Amino acid sequence: MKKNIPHRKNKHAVNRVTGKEIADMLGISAMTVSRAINNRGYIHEETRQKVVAAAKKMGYSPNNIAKSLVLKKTHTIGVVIPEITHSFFPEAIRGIEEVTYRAHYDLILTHSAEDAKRERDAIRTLESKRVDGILISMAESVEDHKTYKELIAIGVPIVFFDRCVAGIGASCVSIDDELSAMKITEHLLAHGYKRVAHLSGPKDVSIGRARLNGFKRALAARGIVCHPELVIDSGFHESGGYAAMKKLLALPKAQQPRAVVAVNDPAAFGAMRAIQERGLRIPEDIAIAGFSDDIRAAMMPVPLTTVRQPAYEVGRLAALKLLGLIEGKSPAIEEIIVQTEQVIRKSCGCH
Amino acid sequence: MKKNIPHRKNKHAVNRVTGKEIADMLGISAMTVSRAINNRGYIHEETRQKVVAAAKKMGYSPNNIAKSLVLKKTHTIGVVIPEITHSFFPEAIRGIEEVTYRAHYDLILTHSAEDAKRERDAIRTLESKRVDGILISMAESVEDHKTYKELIAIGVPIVFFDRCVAGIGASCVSIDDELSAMKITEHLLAHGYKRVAHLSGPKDVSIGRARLNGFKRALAARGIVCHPELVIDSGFHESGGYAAMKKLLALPKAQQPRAVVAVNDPAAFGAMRAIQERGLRIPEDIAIAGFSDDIRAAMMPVPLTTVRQPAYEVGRLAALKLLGLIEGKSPAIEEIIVQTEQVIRKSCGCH
DNA sequence: TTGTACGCGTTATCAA
DNA sequence: TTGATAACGCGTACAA
Repeated sequence: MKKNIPHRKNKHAVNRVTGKEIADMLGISAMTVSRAINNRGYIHEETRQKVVAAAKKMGYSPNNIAKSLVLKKTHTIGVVIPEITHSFFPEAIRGIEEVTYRAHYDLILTHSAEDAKRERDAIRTLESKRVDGILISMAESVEDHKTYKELIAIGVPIVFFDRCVAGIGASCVSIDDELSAMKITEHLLAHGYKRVAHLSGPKDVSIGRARLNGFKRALAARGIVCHPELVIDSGFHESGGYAAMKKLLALPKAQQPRAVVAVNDPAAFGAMRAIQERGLRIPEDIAIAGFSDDIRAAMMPVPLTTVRQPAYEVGRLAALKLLGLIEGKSPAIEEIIVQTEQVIRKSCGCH
Repeated sequence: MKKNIPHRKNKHAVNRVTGKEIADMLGISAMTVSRAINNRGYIHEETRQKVVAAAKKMGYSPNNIAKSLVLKKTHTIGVVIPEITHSFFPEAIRGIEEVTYRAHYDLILTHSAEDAKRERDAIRTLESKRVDGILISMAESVEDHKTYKELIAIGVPIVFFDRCVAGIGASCVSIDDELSAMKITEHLLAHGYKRVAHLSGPKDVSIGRARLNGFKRALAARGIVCHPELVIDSGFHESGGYAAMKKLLALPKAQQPRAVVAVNDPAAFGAMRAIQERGLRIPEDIAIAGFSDDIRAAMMPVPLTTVRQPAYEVGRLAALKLLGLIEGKSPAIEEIIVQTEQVIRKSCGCH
C-alpha cells in the first residue's frame, strides 16, 4: 500500500494572469476577452485591440490546459521510441517534428529503452495526458500486444513506425526489410560469392526475421543451399556481431564464409573487427555488407557497403499519416513501405 | 485578419470513461472514486477494491488535463534544442530522460532548428502548456534575450544547458569550453608545434568565443604570438572547416600552420579532407585536433584527436537541477561545469 | 468513511 | 456586439 501523501495545490506554481483578470481590469466579460484573443466570432475591432494590448502588457499566456479540457483536444502527439542514441531515431524524430511543427502539434517524447513494461507505462501516461495520437516504434521485448489492441479498440489514433505489428488493425510505416535484405544478398551473389553467411537479429523482432527471410530468398532464387551453420544469431549490437563472426571463423576452413550479410551496421562493425583481428582482409578474404547506413559506415578503414534506411522519410510519413487519422482526412488503415537504397562501398568487393 | 473558424468540441475525440461515470455505475460519489483510485484519504478497503475493479473493467484512464488544471502542475518538462541530428543532443536527451523518467516527469521536445523565431514560438507553446520547467539550449541565431528574461522574471523554472547565457539569472550546465580548448591547444604546443592555427566558430555563440579564447590563452601562456591570419572563421560544419582550411593552405608556405585546432569535429573533418586533397599527410605535415568526440572521430582514416564532451552528463545534471528548482529543493542559481576529457588519437602526432 | 459544494481557466451556447 | 451560464473532469475543504 502506498503512502497517503496529501494532494495539494502546487506551492511553487507560477501565478499567471487569467482571461478573467484582463476582463475585470477592462470592465468587460471573460468571453469577450476570449473572443478578442482568439480573434473569433463577432467582436468590435476597438475592443479587440484594447484586449490584445492589455493582454500583452499584463504578460498574458493562454492556458492550454483549460482549453484542452473543454475542447477535448491537446494538439499534442505522443512518440514512443525504444532507443534514443541509435541514429535512426533522431533522424526519424526530425522527420516527425518537421511535419508536426508545421501543423502546430507538439511532441511528447517517451523512451522505452527496449523495455516492454516501460513502454506500457509510457503509453498509459500519454493516454492520461490525452494526446491526440500516438506514434510507436515497438520495444524489442514486447511480446504481448494487448496494450496496443486496447488503444486501437478505444479509437486512439495510432501509427506504428519502423517496427510494426502486422495485422493488428493500425497503420504502419516501415521499410521493406525482406526485399532490401534480399537485394543486398543478391548483390553479393551476383559478384560470384558462393558461401555467404548471415549474422541475424533476434528472431522475435520483425526486422530480424524479415532480413533473414530476404537473405534466404536470395539464396533460393539462385538455387544455393542455405547452410545452417552460416546463419548465426548476432543481435543488433557490435559486440554480438563480433562474437558471431568469431564463431564463423572457428569453423573448419572449408566451411568458412566468403561473404557476410549482417543484420545491421553495428553488427557488421563487430564482424569487421573480428575479421581483421584474425589477420584477414576485407573484401579480399571475406566480403561484408551491413544494413542501415550508420553514420560511421563510410568512415571505416574499409568503407562498409550497406543499405540506407530513409529514417527521416519514415518519420515524416508516419507523422503525416497520424495527422490524417487525427483530423479524419485519411481514416484508412495503411501499410506504407518506404524504399531503401543500396550504398555500395569497398567492403563488398564489387568494384 | 485571420479567418473566423468556429471553435467546436473535437468531433474525433475519443470518448473516455470519467470518474463520475464509475461513481454512478457503483451508486457512490465521484469523490469516493477519486479517493479509491489515488488511494488517498480514508476509504473503506472494500469500496476501494470495488472501484478499482470497475475502473479496470471500464477502461478508465485518469484525465491528467483536468488534474493539472486543478493542481496547477503538469508533471511535464519542456526541452528546447537547436539541433536534433547532431549526436550531442540525442545523448543529452538521454541523460535528461533518465532523470525525468525516474521522477515521473514527461518531456515535451521542441526543436528550434537554430532559428530564433522558432525558438520563441516553442517557448510560448511550452508556457501555454504550463510545463513545470524548461530546459533550453539556445539557438545560434538568438540575439535578444528578452524571452528568457521574461520567463525568469515570471518565475518559470529554467535551466540552460550546453549553450548558456551568462549573467541572466538562470542556472546553467555546460562544459568548460575555454579551459578545454586551452588544454588541447597546450597539448599540441607541448609537442613542439609552433605555428598553430584555429578554425573558429561563430563569434556570437558563446562556445565559439570560449574556444577561441582558450586557444589564445594557451599560446599566451607560452609567449607565442597569435597570428591573425591563422585564426579563420569556419563555423560549426564540415563545409566551413573545409573552406577555412583551404584558405590556410593558400597562404605562403612559410605562413602555413604546422598544426590546427578546430572548433569542433565536423569542422576538423572538413579540414582533414582539404589537407588530404592537397596531398599532405596528417599528422606528418599538418597535425590536427577537433572538439566534441563525434562518433566518427575514431573511425577517420587518421583517427582524430579530440575533446570528449559528456553530453549525457550535461543532460542529466541539467534535468536534476531543473527538478531541484521545480520542487524547491535546490532553489539557488548555479553554473555547473562538467569536465571534459581529452581523447588523444593519431591526428595530433603526439605518439 | 462518504458526500456536497466549489473552483481550476477556458469556450460553446444562447440570450440580451 | 457582448454577456451570463454551464460545462470540461478532477481535487480541496469541509460537512455529514
